[in-house]
Amino acid sequence: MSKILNTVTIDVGARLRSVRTTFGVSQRELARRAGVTNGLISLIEQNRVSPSVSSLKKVLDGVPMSLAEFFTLDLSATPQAFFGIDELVELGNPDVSLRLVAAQRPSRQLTVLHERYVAGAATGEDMMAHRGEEAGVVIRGRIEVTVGGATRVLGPGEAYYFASQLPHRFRNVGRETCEIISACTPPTF
Amino acid sequence: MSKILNTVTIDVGARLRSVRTTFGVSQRELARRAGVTNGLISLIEQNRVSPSVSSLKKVLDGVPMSLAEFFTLDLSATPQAFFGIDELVELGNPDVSLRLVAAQRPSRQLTVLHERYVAGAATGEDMMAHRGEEAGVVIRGRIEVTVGGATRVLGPGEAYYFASQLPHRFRNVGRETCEIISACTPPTF
DNA sequence: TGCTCTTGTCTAAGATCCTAAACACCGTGA
DNA sequence: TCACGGTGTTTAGGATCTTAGACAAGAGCA
Repeated sequence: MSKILNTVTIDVGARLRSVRTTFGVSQRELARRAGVTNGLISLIEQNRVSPSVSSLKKVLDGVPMSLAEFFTLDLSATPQAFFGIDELVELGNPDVSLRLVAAQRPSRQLTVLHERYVAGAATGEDMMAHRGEEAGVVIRGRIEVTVGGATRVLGPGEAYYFASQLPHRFRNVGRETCEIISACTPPTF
Repeated sequence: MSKILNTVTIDVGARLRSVRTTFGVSQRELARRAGVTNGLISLIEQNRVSPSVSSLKKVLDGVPMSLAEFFTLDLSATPQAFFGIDELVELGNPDVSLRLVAAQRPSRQLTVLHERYVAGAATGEDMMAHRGEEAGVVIRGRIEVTVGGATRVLGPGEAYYFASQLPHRFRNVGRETCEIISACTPPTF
């Protein structure tokens, strides 16, 4: 009776094999460093077992690589690297323009936006809250940023950084259009 | 004979409990969504077992959250959110200024920099290559960007996005200072 | 050819994970 | 007071992971 492979679309085996060969070590050498057996590494790489987190941690310690890095790996080839102004994808509205870098890219780890708020514009009545972290630098104009109860007006060259779980809101309280370059991870768009 | 807990400094249990309570679901509800038993979730949260990757994946699918996000979680409280111009930490040199947002933050997921290249400045003779992804938007001046063999000159409003493993290099080929807001993950500073 | 060293794979047996079911606790309401 | 529905915990046993060791295939060398 043949086993049903537990591939679960993560393919731990392929990732591990990729990492191991990239670092140029054999199954036995990695096993020795990690304090496990070479057979286990063979089975993991074939997806014949789904290793426990503690085993996988031990194995990766031998490389070394963190679990976070391991699961964040992108196994695909690399696509378009440069983007002209009209290749940024517009996601916002006339008042709040959000122009996304590398929107076409399949599995981004990073969202970088060129944001423009016309005078008086804001990110809506409700506070936003989602996973991840975000940061940005004001390059023109002035904007009021509210994060988890705290509010501050930021001008050109000033910056913010916060965990996105905190409720947050942006509002252009100046007279001119405000521009921000922002980044967040993991990508929300 | 009492068991030795396999904590391995990751504390999967605390992470899972934190995630579950943040999303406001009970062990039984999460178990139902994930297709596992509530007992397993209890055992994992107490670090009485080190779950297999496939089990942990199933559990996180019920939240939902990816394994990469899970292992990248920061369990600490949230610190300073706003940064004045002189609170950005200078990391570069007179020719290439790199001003880092939230440098003080212990475990950032994101590096955001305000970069300034004086006319003729570049990021050194050798190409750089490290893990992760990086992206940026030019806000003033013109810069020549080389990524894995390809070269392009970018001006204000134009952008780049690439995997950091690719050898890359920046060079200001214009006459005025060039400014860029850039982001990369995982953080390299 | 024959020996040696390396590689990755396979297979019992032991260790650990995971399930099913029961348990104890707490708050609510009849 | 008792039942009820909710919470998280515990435990025996079946399922799966992990080990120890054997196996086969390839490369280098005498």
